[in-house]
Amino acid sequence: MQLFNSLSQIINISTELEKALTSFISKKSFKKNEFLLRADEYCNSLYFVEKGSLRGFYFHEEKEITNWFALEGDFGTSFYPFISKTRSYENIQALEDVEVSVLNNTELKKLYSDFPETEKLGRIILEDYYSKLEERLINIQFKSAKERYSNLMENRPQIIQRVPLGHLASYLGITQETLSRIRAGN
Amino acid sequence: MQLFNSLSQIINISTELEKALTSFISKKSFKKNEFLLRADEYCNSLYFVEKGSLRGFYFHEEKEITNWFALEGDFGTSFYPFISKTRSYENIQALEDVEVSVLNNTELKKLYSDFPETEKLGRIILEDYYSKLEERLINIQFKSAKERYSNLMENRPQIIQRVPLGHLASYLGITQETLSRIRAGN
DNA sequence: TTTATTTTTTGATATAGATCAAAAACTTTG
DNA sequence: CAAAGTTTTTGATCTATATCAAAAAATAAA
Repeated sequence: MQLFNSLSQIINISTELEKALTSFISKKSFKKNEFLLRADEYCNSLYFVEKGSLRGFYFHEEKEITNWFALEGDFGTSFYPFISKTRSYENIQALEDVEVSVLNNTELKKLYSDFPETEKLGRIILEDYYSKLEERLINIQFKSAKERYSNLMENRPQIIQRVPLGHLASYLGITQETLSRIRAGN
Repeated sequence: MQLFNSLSQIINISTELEKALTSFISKKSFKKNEFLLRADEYCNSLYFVEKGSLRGFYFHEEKEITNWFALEGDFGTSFYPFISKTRSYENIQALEDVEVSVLNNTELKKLYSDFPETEKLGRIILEDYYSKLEERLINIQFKSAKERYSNLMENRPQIIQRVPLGHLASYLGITQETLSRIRAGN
């Protein structure tokens, strides 16, 4: 379970904590294009991608807007609803056949209570998610479409290889036509 | 102290809690254009505006970008650094002569410990800040400059009356020239 | 393997906003 | 009150991206 490897880079995992994690965490599989979460449902789960890829997206004026991708080794959830316990505006969808480890927020709370060192996990997830949102805003506001694509090529090339270009374009905040032109070097 | 009025709409304030708050909270005044925080400092304080106005801003490629304004009754801080205890990239500046109530994060932690009901305060601040960041992203990405100005006119007209137009333009993500054209109806 | 559907690319055109410059209006300083 | 400095507005021009349409390429279904 790759999740343990990731966690042990964040916090020290005692034997007791490992037992608790093992009992709390479940494994789930989804087929390509299946939904893990649909908008308007409550988002109670934090997903860790063991294999495959996910995206979070919502509709804006009848267009699909992709907010995030998660590949192997990444956490994914509809973050704000997860924290605030409100209905999600986002959908979460498998882009490929996917295996995820799942932790729900009741169990996460219990982990925080029983193992205070796991609060660091929560804080790191919060900070990571928050800084990604800020980065997204900065990219949309200050970088050209071409720059955004170049940055993604440098930082997360696997996404470009594994994700349909329509989803990629919506994540970058541009149309498919514009993305094609950038890729063609025009 | 208007802060108590605001707080008592969020949580029930016991006598003990009121005493603790009174001893923790300090009052500060700043002159117009004075800085409450400069970039690269640690941001340990949560400000509540009793009178006047504040803005949070940072520099991007030698331009000032305003992130937020706070008027009477609003909280203001450089949020992410406040939570993550890292150096701030933002400055906080008084736009007018200002009086603020100040709570620092050590005291806030103590409040959370001694009065668990105050965790709700922290959660509400977090949610408020987060949803404002998402709203900002949505505005920048999907709304025209004119729509952004119109929304602000409807939702927070006092800002337009009290804030220099240069700061307003940078908050809206447009140039001063464009803001002038919108205001002129061209 | 062929046909149908979907995804991606290319062509042509329109536009919101940036940029640069200068003028006008307002505020600060002496 | 006048001069200097700053803020705001207006004019002219340019450009990145959207939009609409159609063609090409790739994938899915029969």
